[in-house]
Amino acid sequence: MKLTDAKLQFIASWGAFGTHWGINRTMAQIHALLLVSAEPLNQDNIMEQLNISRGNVNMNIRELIDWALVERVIVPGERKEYFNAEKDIWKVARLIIKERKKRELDPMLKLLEQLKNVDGDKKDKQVKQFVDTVSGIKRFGEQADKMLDVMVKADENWFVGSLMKFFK
Amino acid sequence: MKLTDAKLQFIASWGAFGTHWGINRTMAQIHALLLVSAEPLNQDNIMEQLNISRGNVNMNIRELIDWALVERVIVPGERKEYFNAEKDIWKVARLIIKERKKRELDPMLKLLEQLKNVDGDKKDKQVKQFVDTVSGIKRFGEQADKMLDVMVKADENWFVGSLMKFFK
DNA sequence: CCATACTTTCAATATATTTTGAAAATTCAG
DNA sequence: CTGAATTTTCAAAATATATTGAAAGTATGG
Repeated sequence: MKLTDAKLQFIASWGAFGTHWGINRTMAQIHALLLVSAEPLNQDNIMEQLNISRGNVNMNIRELIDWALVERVIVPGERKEYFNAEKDIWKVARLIIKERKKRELDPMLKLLEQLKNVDGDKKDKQVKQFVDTVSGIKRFGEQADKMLDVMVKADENWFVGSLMKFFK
Repeated sequence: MKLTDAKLQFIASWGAFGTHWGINRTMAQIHALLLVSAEPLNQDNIMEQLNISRGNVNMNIRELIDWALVERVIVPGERKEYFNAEKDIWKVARLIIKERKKRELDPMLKLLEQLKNVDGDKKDKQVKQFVDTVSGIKRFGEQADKMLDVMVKADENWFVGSLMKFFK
């Protein structure tokens, strides 16, 4: 397969993949494009390669920068801004875990903690089921939280070396 | 907080949570409702508690059954079908991992394997970057795949006992 | 059987999300 | 400063996704 086609297919798949993970298709596509580009790109490059509008590029690039997946690059002698994606996939994974943990898991755990204290007799079947479910999810979430924390702090060598040996 | 309000809040949050994970809001809400219900519910129960149409309940319940998160229950002497959610949250997590792995990770790995074989000189900067990125993602995906496989097969005791000790 | 209770389907509709593009704001070389 | 290049914003339009509800399909007690 030719490089150009391979790139296009990678971008399309990464975009579709992203939509299953709460990430907007275009944001994932821009990310994919930058991941496979050897050089930083500017807004116009991205616009033409993905056939999307300037505003769209701008908004989604900002989002990628928020997530720290992409950085602005100054090219000497150039007026335009260029963008470069973090290429170390382990770092990418850690950045995503960190961000989603903060945005989703942490608030959920906070809420579950409150919901555990629902009024009513714990002997009541309905109350019991509610408390049991909520507590169960909370315990699970806390384990996941711990595990993800370790991952976020770990580096690839530690991770592959120790954890993956553990996982045979 | 009163049980009724607590339930509503749990359902709303679980629904919002689901949307970040590629699951449709209503499907997640129905799941949440069934998770905190001590008894199986029928379509009419769900319709009135969530204020949604019969067709909507029907479609999303089917989806939940596809994922094996919910099962049909026959209540003796009743004509209607009842639905019951798997309450063991570890089992729930394993079912979700299994399904998403099959639907998303496995196809992605297959594609990456193909894309690695792009034409062109590996000395070319563009080609090299593409192959490096794709290979890196593939290696990462394979590690994740192995790890998730172990999780899917594991039971809670093994998981908490061994893995979580590992994660301090 | 068949009348009725119940479930499923799906085209039409409503809602939510994404994208556009032109105007406003900003930056910077001269 | 000035004005051209560049970036940012955001209301309107386009697109995608979810929901409804009535009609068609199915199952069951009598």
